[in-house]
Amino acid sequence: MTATAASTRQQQKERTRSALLTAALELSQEQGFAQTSLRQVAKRAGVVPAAFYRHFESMDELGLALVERCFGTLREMIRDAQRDPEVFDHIIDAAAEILVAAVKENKADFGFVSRERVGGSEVVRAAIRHELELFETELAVVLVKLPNIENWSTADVQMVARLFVRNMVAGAEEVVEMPAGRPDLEQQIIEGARRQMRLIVLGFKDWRS
Amino acid sequence: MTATAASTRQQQKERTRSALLTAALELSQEQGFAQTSLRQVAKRAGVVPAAFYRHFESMDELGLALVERCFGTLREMIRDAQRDPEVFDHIIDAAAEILVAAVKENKADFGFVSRERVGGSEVVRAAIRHELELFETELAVVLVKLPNIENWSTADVQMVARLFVRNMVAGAEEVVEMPAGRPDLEQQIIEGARRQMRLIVLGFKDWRS
DNA sequence: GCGTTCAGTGAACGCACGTTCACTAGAGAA
DNA sequence: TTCTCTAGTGAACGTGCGTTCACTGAACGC
Repeated sequence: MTATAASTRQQQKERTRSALLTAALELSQEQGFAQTSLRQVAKRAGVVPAAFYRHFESMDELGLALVERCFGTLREMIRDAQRDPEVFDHIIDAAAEILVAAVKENKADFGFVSRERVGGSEVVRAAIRHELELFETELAVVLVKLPNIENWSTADVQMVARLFVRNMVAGAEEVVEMPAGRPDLEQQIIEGARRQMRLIVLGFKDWRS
Repeated sequence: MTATAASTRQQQKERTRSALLTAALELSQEQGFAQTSLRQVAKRAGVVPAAFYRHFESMDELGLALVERCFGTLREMIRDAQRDPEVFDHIIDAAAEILVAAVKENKADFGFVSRERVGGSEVVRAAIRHELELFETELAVVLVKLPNIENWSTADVQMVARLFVRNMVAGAEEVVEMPAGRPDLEQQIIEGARRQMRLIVLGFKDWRS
């Protein structure tokens, strides 16, 4: 064991597992998950390649764990946001700002999701798609409580949820790609996202299925 | 030379170059461009690895050539569509149907663009982004002629163009991912795209910057 | 205290990769 | 016809990869 001292066996194992996940996330950010090798991950986590197998059967399995960890963070943030009464009152403005802030604070997670959603390995892609579908459904449940929408058909609400998720993913991509130290660009993205959502919401009151 | 007979030197060289591009496009479809090796491309094109260097300096250079070829096809289709008067009259319905039809006929091209837009190598990604920005601007020029929009600010028109392109990219992704032999799914995607665009357009008349 | 468990080690393997080089043979110019 | 030019060849190289294996030593249960 090369470990930082003081630990039970379980703690130490968990620490190494976490180090592997973090290393993989970092490397994915730099060069994409599919281009990231088991040996690179092990090296950055500070263990020998063979030790990798004590935690994951393959890079695919690590990828799935990474998807879970990222969406866990994401879900948590959304739950927090929903509790805030401010958010419900000014749902659009809040959504735009929260989105940008959240993405900025978790660039690695969001970047991983948005990149691997289309580009990555088969199994990782499938997992991300599944999570995003879950998220669409959750959002539909929230949306259906909004005025102007409450008596739409299920299909229409799902469609609108998809439209929103789609644009959130796109917005997240923009923030992830945003070069550091450009607060003007950030404001521009927030403003763009807000306008787009407002435009979509404007259509609500005139919608006929 | 292993070539199919009858040819000048130039013709034969062009044929091999094209075979390399096509091989790379196919392999990208199967496993992603970044995971596609120079040796795989050469093998599928029916030449020895070293021959690759007679046509491209590196896989990056081939990637750029591929981006150009794909967007060439795309631009051509859009120019054709614009000439059709039917399209301007029922712009929404037409756009949805054309999009799905076009993507279906050029799955490889669209798939390459949508996949490598976020996932791929730095230089390929940058090239695709640039092409998409050009496309946004072109679309803005078309949009500004529409009723309800003609006196919007430039920034607002750009925003709406971006919203449309974003959703077209997303729609294209859906079609690319669509499993073969499911015409019901195809109709569903067309219908979804149409509804989304109608919803967005509905907002136009009430928009205030 | 003492034998067991198991996270992490280090060497080894076979394989696919990008790149190089001297070469060959057929098309094109003279 | 003869000489030149060049697209394509085939062998070789060093490198990094995933995976395997027998191993070590500290935490753990008794």
